[in-house]
Amino acid sequence: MISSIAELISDRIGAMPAGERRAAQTLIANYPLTGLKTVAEFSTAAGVSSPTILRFVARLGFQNYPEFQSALQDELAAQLQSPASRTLNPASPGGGAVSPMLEATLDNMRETFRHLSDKQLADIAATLAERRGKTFLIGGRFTDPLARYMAAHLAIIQPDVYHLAGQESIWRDRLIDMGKRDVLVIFDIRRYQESLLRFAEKAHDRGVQIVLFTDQWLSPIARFARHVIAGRTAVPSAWDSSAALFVVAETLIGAVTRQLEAAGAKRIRDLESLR
Amino acid sequence: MISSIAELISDRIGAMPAGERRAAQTLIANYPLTGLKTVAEFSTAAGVSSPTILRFVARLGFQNYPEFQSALQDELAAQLQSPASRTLNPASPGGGAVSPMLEATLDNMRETFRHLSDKQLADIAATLAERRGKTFLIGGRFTDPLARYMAAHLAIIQPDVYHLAGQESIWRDRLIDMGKRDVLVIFDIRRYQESLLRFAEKAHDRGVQIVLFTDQWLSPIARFARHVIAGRTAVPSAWDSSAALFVVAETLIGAVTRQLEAAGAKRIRDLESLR
DNA sequence: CAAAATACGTAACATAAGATACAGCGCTCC
DNA sequence: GGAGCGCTGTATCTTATGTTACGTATTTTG
Repeated sequence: MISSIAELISDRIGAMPAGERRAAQTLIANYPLTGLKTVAEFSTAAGVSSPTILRFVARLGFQNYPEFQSALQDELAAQLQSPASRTLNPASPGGGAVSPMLEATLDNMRETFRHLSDKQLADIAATLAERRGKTFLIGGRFTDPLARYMAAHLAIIQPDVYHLAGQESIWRDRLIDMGKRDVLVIFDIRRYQESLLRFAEKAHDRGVQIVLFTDQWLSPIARFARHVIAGRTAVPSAWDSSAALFVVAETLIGAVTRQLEAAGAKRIRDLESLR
Repeated sequence: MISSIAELISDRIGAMPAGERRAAQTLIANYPLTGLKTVAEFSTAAGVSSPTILRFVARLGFQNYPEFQSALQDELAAQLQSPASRTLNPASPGGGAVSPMLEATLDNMRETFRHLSDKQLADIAATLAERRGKTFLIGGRFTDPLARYMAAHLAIIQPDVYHLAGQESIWRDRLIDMGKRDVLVIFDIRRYQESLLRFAEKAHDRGVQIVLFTDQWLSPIARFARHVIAGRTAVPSAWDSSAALFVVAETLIGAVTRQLEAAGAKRIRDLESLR
C-alpha cells in the first residue's frame, strides 16, 4: 500500500526515463520542498526542462501540476500536525533488511558515546591538538580508510600530519622519525592485525603517544595506548560496522579544529590562498 | 530579534485592520500551509478578498506575494532539515560540546534513511551485485576514504572491484577499460570537485552505470547518475559530516553481500585458503 | 452630526505560470 | 547496419495568478 508520494516515487523510479528520474531524485533529495516551487524552478533545480517535470508528475498519476502540489501540501499538513508520525519511510515491519541495520548502527553509536566521557574526548583532542611533534595515522585492512579520513582533515588544520600507507616495510621504516613528542593514531578492529601490533609496540618503545580506535573487545594494542576508544561494531550483517568509530573520528576532528581555531583559521586562509 | 515570519505576524497583528487580522489568524491557525497556496485560496480561507491578502503581506514588509512565499519555504526548509533540534528540546544531559555533534549526526542518519526506501537500496545493491563487468569506486578530497572502505569490502565478495586512486591522469586513463557493463561508484559532496564531474561525464558517455553518493544539495554529477544517494551532512562543526553516507555505504555492503551469498561464500572460502 | 480618512471589495489588467505541439536525437531491436 | 520507437527540449499557446485602479462602505474625528 502506498501512502505517501515519496513512496510512490521510489516505487516507480526504476521504471522512469533518465530525465524524469533526475526530477525524482532532486525531489527526494530535499523532499518535499522542491515540489512546492514552480515548475520552472523545479526544472532548473533538476537540470531538465519544464515538460519533463510535467511528464514526471503525470507519470505519478496526477492530472496536472497544481493537483500534484496540493497532494504534497496535504501530506505536509498531516506531518506538521503530528510531528511524531513523521514516517516518510515507514519502518517496514519485519520485512526490510535495512531498518534493523540502521537501528543497530544508531544503537552502537549511542552505546559507544555512553562509555565515552566528554573529558576523555577533550583529552584526546588536546593530545592531537597540542602535540609538539608530528601526527601519524594508520589503520587495518578495513579501518585504514578511517585513518585516511581523519588524516585528510587534520592535515589541513595543522602541519606534520601523515597517513601511513602501503607496505608494512615502508611505514616500519618511518619509526625512525618518531619520538616522544609525536602522536600515533591507530585503527584496529577484529580481526586484529599482527603487523599493526608489532608496529604499535615499537612505536610505544620509542615513547610515541598512541591513540587507539578499536572495538569493544579491545585490540591487544590497547596495552601500549595512551588513549583507547572502544566502539561498538556489531550489526546484523556479515561484516562488522565501523560507523561508530567513524563518528567518534568526526567528533574528534571537530574538537581539534575548535581547539586550534586561532592558529587553524590562519592556516586555512593560507591554504585557500594557495589555490 | 525576529527570526520567523510567525513571530513577525504576532508582533504586528495588533496594528492591523480587521480584514488583515483575519488573514493573519487564518495563516497562524495552520501555519505555514495557507501561505503556500495561491492568493485566491488564501483569501477564501480567510473569508476576505484577494487585495486584502496582498495588503497583508505588504504590511509584513514583503514586496510581493511570491517573495512572501519564498520566505515561508525557506523557513520550512530549515525546519525540515533538522527535525529533532527544532521540535525536541536540545537540553541533553551530556551538555558538553560533544552531544550536539552526536545528536546532529544521528539526526542526519535518520533523515537520510527517511528519504531512502528499501526498494531503492535493494535496486542499488542489485546493480552492484549483478553487474556483468567491473566495479570502480572513486571519491573526492574527503570522501575518497569512503570509496576505499567500500572497495575493501566489495573486492572480497566479488572479482573486478577497483578503487581509483592517485592523480587524475591516472584514473582518467582507466576510462578506456570502462563500458556499459561496468558500474562506477562516486562519492562527491560539497565542495564538488571539477575533476570528478569531468570523469563522471566521460564515464557516462561510455555507458557506465553511475551510482552517486552525494549530499542533499546534489552534486552536479547527479545529472549522469543512474542512482543517487543524498545524505545529510550538516553538523555543528567546521566540517561537513560524511557519517550518514558512511552508514549507507555499510548498509549497501551488507545488502550486496547477502545477494551474493551463494557465490560469495565460495569466494570467501577460496580467499581463506589462500592465506 | 458632518466631513474626512481609512479600509475593503469588485473588476479589469498584465504578467508569469502551466500545458501542448512538434521536431530532433539517441537508443533499442530486428 | 537500418528502421522504428521513445525520450527530451524548444517554442508556442493558454490559463490563471498576482497586481492595480477605482468606487463604495465604514469608521474616525473635529
